[in-house]
Amino acid sequence: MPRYNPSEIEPRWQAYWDENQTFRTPENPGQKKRYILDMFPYPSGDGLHVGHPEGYTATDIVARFARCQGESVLHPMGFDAFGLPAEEHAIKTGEHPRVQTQRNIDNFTRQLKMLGFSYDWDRMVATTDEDYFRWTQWIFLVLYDTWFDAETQKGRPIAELPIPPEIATKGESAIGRYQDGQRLAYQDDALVNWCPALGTVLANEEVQDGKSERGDHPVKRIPLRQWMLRITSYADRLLDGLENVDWPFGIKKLQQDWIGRSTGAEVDFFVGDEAAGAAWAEERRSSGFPSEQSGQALRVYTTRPDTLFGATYMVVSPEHTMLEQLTTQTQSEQVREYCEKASFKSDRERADGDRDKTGVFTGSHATNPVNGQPIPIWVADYVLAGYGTGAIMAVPAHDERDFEFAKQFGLVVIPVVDPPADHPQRDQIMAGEGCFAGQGNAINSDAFDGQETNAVKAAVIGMLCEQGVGSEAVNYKLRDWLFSRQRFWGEPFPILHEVDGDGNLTGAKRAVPDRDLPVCLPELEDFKPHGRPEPPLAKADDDWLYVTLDGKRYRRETNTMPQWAGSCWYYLRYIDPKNDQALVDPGKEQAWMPVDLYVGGAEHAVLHLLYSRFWHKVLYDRGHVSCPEPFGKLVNQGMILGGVEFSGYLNQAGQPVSSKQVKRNAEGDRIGPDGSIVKSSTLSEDVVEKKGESFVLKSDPGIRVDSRAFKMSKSRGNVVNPDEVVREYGADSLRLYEMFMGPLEATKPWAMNGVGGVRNFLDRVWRMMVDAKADELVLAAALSDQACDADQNRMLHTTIKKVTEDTESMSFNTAIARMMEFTNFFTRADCRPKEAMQQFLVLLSPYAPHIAEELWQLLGGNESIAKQPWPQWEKEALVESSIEVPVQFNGKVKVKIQVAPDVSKEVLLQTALEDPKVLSLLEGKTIVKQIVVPGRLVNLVVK
RNA sequence: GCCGAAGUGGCGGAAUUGGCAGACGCGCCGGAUUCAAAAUCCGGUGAGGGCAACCUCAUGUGGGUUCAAGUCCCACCUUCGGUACCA
Repeated sequence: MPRYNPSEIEPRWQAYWDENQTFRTPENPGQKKRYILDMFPYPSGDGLHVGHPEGYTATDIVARFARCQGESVLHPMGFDAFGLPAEEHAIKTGEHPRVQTQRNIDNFTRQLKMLGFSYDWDRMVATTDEDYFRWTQWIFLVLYDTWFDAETQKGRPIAELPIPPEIATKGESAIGRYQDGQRLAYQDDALVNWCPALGTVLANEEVQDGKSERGDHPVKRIPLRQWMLRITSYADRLLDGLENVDWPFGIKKLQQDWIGRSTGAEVDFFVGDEAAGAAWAEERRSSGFPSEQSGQALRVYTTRPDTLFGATYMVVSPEHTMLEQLTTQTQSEQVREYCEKASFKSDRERADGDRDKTGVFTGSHATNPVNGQPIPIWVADYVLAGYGTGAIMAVPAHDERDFEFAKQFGLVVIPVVDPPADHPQRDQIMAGEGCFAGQGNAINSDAFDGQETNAVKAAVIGMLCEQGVGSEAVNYKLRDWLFSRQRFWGEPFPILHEVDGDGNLTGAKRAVPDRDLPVCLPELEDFKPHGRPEPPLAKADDDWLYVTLDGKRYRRETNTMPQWAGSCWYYLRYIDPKNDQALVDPGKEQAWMPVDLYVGGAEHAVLHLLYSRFWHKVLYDRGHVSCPEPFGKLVNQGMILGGVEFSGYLNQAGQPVSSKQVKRNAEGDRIGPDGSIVKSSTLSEDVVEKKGESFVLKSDPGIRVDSRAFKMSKSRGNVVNPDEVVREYGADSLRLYEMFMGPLEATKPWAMNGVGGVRNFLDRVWRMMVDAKADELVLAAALSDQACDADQNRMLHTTIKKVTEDTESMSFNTAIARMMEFTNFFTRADCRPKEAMQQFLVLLSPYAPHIAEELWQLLGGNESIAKQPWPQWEKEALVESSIEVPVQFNGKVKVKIQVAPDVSKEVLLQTALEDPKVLSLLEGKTIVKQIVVPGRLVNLVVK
């Protein structure tokens, strides 16, 4: 029986494409190029998730569409294969991570090929390949060799870094240290999660509530020498670059907020002896504002210098370097205790929790530079060490956090900004009993009284500058990127640390020479932790660990790079994946970059996309790439949720409780109206019905039930496996369904019925061309060599137009709807011109490539349909002989009239007014106004 | 709290510059075919009213602009996603 059988057709065409290298990328693009990129997956042991093919199908459609239009297409795929799970697996089983990774890559490759994606598999890369990470290491060395010239806002070779004379005179090693302090890749002490019980350093994701996720052991935060990347230098460049890319507004906003640029002022508050205050101020007036803060002053950053008159106290973070100096004897015990408690809290704990503010008085005071008032200095963990100067001036009247803190500890509140007259809490605020963070006119601010916020800001900064106690300043939320991990399964750093005769580190470093790249991972006996707070690579044999170069002995860096490293630049390697002389050939890079379309999940909105933009800009500054931004157009696919679930609630007695009455108590448990905890239970679709706004039990309409789709997860058991969908419906159906579900960007629930629906469509397409009743595979009798009649021609050409436009704009769901209409129309026709069928198959081929190839061949095509030119629509064919135009009375449609499509305004109105129905409706009424939109409608306003 | 996205039939979703709300699909109902079923084909399907032609009401809620609002403006509600003391 010649029925549509995807399980037979699909593997056959996949093999054909493989053998014929149908989707091989031209080495250099022709007239028009399109680089279409997917975010490559982490090859997890679970295999492909239905979320993967969503974005992959979208890009595949665009790629196949562009090829048919004669463009040169680069559409590659690879694997982001370093990562924690493979290492966990290795620790447990002793199997090398490489083995498991390879197995997973093979499985992913099989699944991706099963879906018929038109990737150029010859260009596949995996970040774990030695000839890939050789270049990851090479780029790291570019970062290591670069400093950021703030003046030109450009990264430059470290050799070009001007050395200040006072450093130059101190000799080689001083110069080396100075350079190290300026490199984009540098070392610093940072806190890591050390778990003594497990004997290993943990990633942040592996720590929950201060305990290890595995085994629930306590985790301590200890400082360790770490590699950092100076991404903050590029903050302005990363911000400005966003203006020139075609990205969703939301993602740009997210990146902007992440970078978090703010402008304000740095201000020094005198903290020395009262007696020395006048001399200090005098000295500052002549010397000006120093770039580094000195011991006699506490420096703060503020975005509201205009509120300086309202600064009634100061706060330093528990980690502030001046804290000890500021703490008086009587307070020292309290302060010490407070800081110790704070140090046990993780970043997350400090942020979460009840948010009740805590803090301790240091015992000392500072002098407010604008009015000479002494104000107390506190220490509190609501001030972060890593932002600004790690200290603030507190203006409780105009900052929510300061206000809360002041209330709690009974500190003075002085309003210095008068809110707008219509502000509901103006009286409270003016009385110092409320907080107002907006703008207004200054009060209680001496000479500045009455001036508007922005004017006061500028004036105060001017005054501070003059006195040498303040200066304009810019700050960013963005922090430097902590780039090292204490892990085995990552790229080793190509860095050598010099050791002296006794085997101790001298502090000097050097890059591994280019010719010695890649630095491969050492062979280890096993992957178990060695029990020291050091990376696992420290377990390696001395053969690997120690290197002699130019007569000096070195120890290798034992940290590895984070998973982000490999994904920062993979889009460049696809362009020239086998090049062993350079990461990419400059000519090819120039020809293919930038990426024209980049599709992936929104979870990478900040980190991955920011990191790779940063690397790209460094490579750009150093002349290794030709464009300033890597990704021209970005699209975020929406999440695919599991099927809709209905859930009802049962009380202790097993009685159903309406979801309307279910609330959450303080512990987060669901409770019924009587306050007792209720249990949620999943209901099948046929015991519920819609009533009004919500769903209720059929058996008891008084009981409301919740209906919702959830994120797919193993624990919920709602994960859909692509292998099963392909087995049951075929890859073309899966592709088509994922595109038909709704707009690509939307979050959508899965419904297996819907897959059946698109499969039904493909069955109809099959029967439109194949005789389903014959024993052999023969064309349907209705197929004919005749030309289309006018109606058929119009159907064909409107379909070509719609599918072309919708595919270009990535409105895949409506393109598919139109192809369904085409199929419904021609299935009904007794005569189906082959010409129309062939053109239709080309339209269908990007969406459902296997069935399109099969039917194309059956209709006599002898080359892959992927090589066919995209059909063109003819304007003349779209024209209809007559159209229906509604005639409205007072905006409501009452009558419909038939007119020629190109009818003029006058004729349209006249036709409408002559229509017998219109005439009868007009009886006894007068037309007040008439609106005529040619080809659209007639609206008569009558009385 | 803040930021972002979104609320349209039983469900997923369509709807050019404001111009016939509900394309297409699922589900459901009816019919044809069949000994019967599956499959297929044809028709119907927002709600309420009427024998009917038709009428009334409908795009989260309440206002507004307009000849005309799902679409524009104002206020609010709900859901989802992100984020969290950044001075």
